[in-house]
This record gives sequence, C-alpha cells and structure tokens, in this order.
Amino acid sequence: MKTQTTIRRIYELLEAAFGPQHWWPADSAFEMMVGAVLTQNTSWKNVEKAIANLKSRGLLSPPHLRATPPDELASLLRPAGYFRVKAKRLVNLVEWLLREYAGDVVRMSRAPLADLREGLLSVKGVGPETADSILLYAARKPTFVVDTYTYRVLLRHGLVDESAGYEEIRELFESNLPADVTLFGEFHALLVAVGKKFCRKIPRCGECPLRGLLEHDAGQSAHGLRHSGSS
DNA sequence: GACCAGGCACATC
DNA sequence: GATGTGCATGGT
Repeated sequence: MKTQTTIRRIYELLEAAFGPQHWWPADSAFEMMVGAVLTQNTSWKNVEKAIANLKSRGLLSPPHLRATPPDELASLLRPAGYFRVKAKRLVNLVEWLLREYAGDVVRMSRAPLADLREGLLSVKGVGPETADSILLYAARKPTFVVDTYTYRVLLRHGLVDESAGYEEIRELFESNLPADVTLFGEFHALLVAVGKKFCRKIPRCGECPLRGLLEHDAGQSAHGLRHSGSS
C-alpha cells in the first residue's frame, strides 16, 4: 500500500477508535511549554503533580520561574523525576523566552516556524521532540511531533526500519499530510493514545485498532513483526 | 523488585 | 558519527 495512503489510514483508524484527544492538556500556552520539558521520558501523571506544585505557589510564569532559587524549584519538580536537570532546563527555556520575546508566548508565536525551531533547539535541554511539542501546541506551528510511540507504531507496521532517525520520521508525516496544526496535534495525541494502550516496549496488540494494517501492507513480511495476541 | 514512562546532554571511542 | 551513560520519581 502506498505510504501516503497508509499514513492517512492510520489516522482514520485511530480517530475512529479513540475520538478527539484535544491536546495539549494545559490552561495556557506557557503551561504547555513547561509541560513539554517536564514530560521528557516521564509519565504525564507525574508531570501533573509538578505543575500543580508550581501553580499552588503562583510560580507558573516566566519571571517567577526565573526568580525561584534552583533548589526550591527542583524540590517542587521532584514528582516529575530528573528534578535537578529539569529545573535547570526549565530556567534555560524561560531565560530564552524572556530574552528573545520578553517572556511573551504570543510574541514568540509570531516568529516564523524555522527561526523559532532553531531558537528552541539552541536552548540546553530542548531537543527535537520538546521543540516540536512547543512549536505545535503552544505556538500553533504545523510541525509534526515524533516520540517513542510514533517510532514504535511505524516500526511495527514496517513504515520505517530500526535505524530511522527523528527527522526522517517527521518528514514522513509532514510530506504525506496537509500542514494542518489541528490535524498534526490530534494525530500525535492519537499515536500516544494507541501507544500507551497497545504498543509498549512489549506490545499487547490484542484489540489494537491498527491490527488490520499489516495484512494490507506490502513488505510486511520483511520486518518480521506481527500484531501478536494478547496472551 | 524489575521494568517502564509523551528525552536530552555529554563522554568516549 | 555511533554508541553508552547519568538523570529520578511513581505506577504496574
């Protein structure tokens, strides 16, 4: 099956199975940026606790975060794991936002996508996934977010091989879909939803909505993977 | 108690 | 340029 058809089919199947995801869960664009850093290699549940800590102290703003002593900030981020590194990364991001855009996410969002992406990636602690999450969900730029679940789902259905890198996968989506912020946001959220439920490191494909894909997918036998039973 | 979670930077070869 | 390692809490 043609790659573009398969990509779009995946979206249809996931949308039908899970419905609208309405990502990113946050009360403000700045909160999304904070969440994007805190969720690095960490479950969202833990991130919520850390964000609640910041909110309860009234620290969820660029100036307040920058002014918070590192040790205090780290202790508030404790539930999110890697709390010392994340405290530093958060401050790096906030200092960049204050320096470049006066701490204003709306002003930030007016910058062209390519420039903004470059700027975000220049921040220590912001890698491609964090940058694209911020670009897509906070700045509303049409860039596709690639995470471990995205990689796993594609690998499992033979759309990429194990050596596929971040940019390759991002290209795969962006070149086969219209550049639509809402579509990209929903698609990424749906990939996380299906990933969480079925496509873990040890997959449990039982009722996975993507089960049918492999049978129609040319070259499926090459990668040797199958949707396995739920046993 | 092991394994995993919506990564990233840095060291080393 | 590829590969390995530290970072850390909380749920299954």
